Amino acid sequence: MMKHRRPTLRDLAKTVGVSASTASRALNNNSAISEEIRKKVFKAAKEAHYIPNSLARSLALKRSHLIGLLVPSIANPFFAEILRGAHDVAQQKGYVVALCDTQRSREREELFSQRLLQSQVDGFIVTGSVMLEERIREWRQRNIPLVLAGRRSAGLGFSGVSVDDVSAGYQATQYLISKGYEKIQFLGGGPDSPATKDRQRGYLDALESRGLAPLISFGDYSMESGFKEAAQIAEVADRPDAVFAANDLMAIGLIMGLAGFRVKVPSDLAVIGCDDIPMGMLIRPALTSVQIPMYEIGARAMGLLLNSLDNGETVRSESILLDCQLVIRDSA
Amino acid sequence: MMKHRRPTLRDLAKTVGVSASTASRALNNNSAISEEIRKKVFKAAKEAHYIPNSLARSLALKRSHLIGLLVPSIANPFFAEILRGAHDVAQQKGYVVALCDTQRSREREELFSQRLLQSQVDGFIVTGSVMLEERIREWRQRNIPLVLAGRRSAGLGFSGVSVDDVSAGYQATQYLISKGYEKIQFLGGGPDSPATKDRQRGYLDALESRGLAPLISFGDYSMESGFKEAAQIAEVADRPDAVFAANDLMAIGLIMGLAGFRVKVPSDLAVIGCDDIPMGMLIRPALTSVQIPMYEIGARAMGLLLNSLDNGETVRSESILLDCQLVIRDSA
DNA sequence: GCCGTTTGTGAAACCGATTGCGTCAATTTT
DNA sequence: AAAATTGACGCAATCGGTTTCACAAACGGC
Repeated sequence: MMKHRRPTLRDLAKTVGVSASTASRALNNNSAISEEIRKKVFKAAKEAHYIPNSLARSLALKRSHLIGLLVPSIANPFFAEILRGAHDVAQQKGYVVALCDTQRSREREELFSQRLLQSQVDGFIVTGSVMLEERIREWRQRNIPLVLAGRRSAGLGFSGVSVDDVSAGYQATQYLISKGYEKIQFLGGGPDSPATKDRQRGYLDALESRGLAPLISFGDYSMESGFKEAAQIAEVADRPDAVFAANDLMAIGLIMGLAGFRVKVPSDLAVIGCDDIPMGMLIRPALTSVQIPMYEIGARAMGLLLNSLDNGETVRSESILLDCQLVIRDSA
Repeated sequence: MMKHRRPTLRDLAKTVGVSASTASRALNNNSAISEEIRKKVFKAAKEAHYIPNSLARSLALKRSHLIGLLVPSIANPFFAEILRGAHDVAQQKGYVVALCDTQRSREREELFSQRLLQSQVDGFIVTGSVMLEERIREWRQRNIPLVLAGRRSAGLGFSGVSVDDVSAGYQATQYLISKGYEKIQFLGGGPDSPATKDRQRGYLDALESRGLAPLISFGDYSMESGFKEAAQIAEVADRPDAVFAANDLMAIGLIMGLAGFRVKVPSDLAVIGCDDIPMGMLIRPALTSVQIPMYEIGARAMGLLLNSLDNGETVRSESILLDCQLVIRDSA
């Protein structure tokens, strides 16, 4: 029994009776070709289920139409939304996205980006990166098209789209202050995370403007870590009266944990999150949060990347700063 | 200013002073090469930041180490988990996954699979497929490595891993019956969806064994559609006393919608979902559901695919049927 | 009726890797 | 000491496309 081989361009050309170069031109509509031959080639292509080999094509064109996307966690709805935005734009422009979940590990981030580079991705989008600045600069030097999503890119020489995390932190904290809370705790998601740093900055700024004392602890962005934090908070004698969590997942975990300690939200303790993931609307009390336009981050980032790819040399790096907005519900 | 070009194998070979073939063999450790040269080649590779071009490699080897993954909706946590499982296994074996969100559209499923095929993916995983059997058989003929996840693959000639959806439906309905409910409605997620069909089958089987009358309606697997269904149910005079929704998202939407009509869950109306997504634990009342091992589905599917790829010709199709389990919480 | 375009096509080089085969020297066999 | 084996390496073909270049025929303008 014959091994099944997919038809190649040459096979096509032969059945039509022309040269491979002619067949290629016919399929790509880009050069002067007699209508008659074009028709014949297309017909033959349909009949033979011809599928052009993108690998070969990419090799010749030096363009793979593959975009690498690094996310810290697929399961996190926050990044899922970014992914969706990026994916939609990519597909629309004929690109395929290769996905890697780095699980917030610097090692994996290195390994996977290496692997994607081998796959000759045309460019990268890195979200919630934990990459070292040093490494980023090296990439800059090696001229690797990259856009940073959700991380301030200014000064790094790369394009990026991010939200104004400082403003997010400020808005959240300011709101709590305006509601009369005074012992406001910040629950970060890892001291090294750029997003946490900025939100913390905004938090501190807001506190400072009223001369309030900061109170800071850290989780790891997961629901579990919020859940655990509940124990810390509930058992402390001098309990804070409000918590601003650096993301919704932790805020939700916290609320759930608090329920176990009979601490009422928001009357005993107000909780405000950040991101505004859909889940926030479901939990009771419904989560007050700062809405981050996740889908748009992904879409814009991909747009930026694809544009810079098309414009070839003129890779002026461009930073987009998206605005965010407080969504008031019941938890604070 | 010189255009930056990434170093090729030939460049490497030249700097070391050997032929390209020798350099290739040195890097791949597969042939007899003097230790001295091997060292030199490796050193040169490091220094030049040499990154092998997988495109060229794949072209020669006829193996792209790319796996295509089709999901109906990235934003759906159900598929995000499958994706995660598949991704983890793939990465571990050195594969990269290319992702496509079909948004449950048959057209997109066709378009994207076509595109992935062009990218010369070594194989596919299709989750929650809406593909026509006819199309699937055609693929079978064309000898395209494919594994179906979350869809019964028996008889289609493809490997697949799925959960026993009939059993899921049966368990859920049986539980409701055992709690004394008698007017039990099934809320499906699109009459064409294979998963819905099976769960409905189980639902019917359970009802039949008690001689109860079926009551069936359809949404589209989204929270919104569950929300809308709430209106239908609340306004009907002869309201059912329990609903089994084909997935959690709809069940959650339903519960939220019901709240607006002052219908109490579970006392006025019991609700049971299917999938057991994390969100289900958060909503009040906490959602009773049938737990589907999503991560494992993804992981096993990828395992199956990669295995069949390695074993080359012996592509005996294999079907894995995973078990599922009722998780009782408060909504039913 | 001659020259300069334009149009349509094929041959061959190329993209960047891998690999079968052949060469040559060093080593082992008899 | 001649023959056979082995180890290390280079040449060239190959994977499946795209593209440059050359060439022929057709065409219009004078």
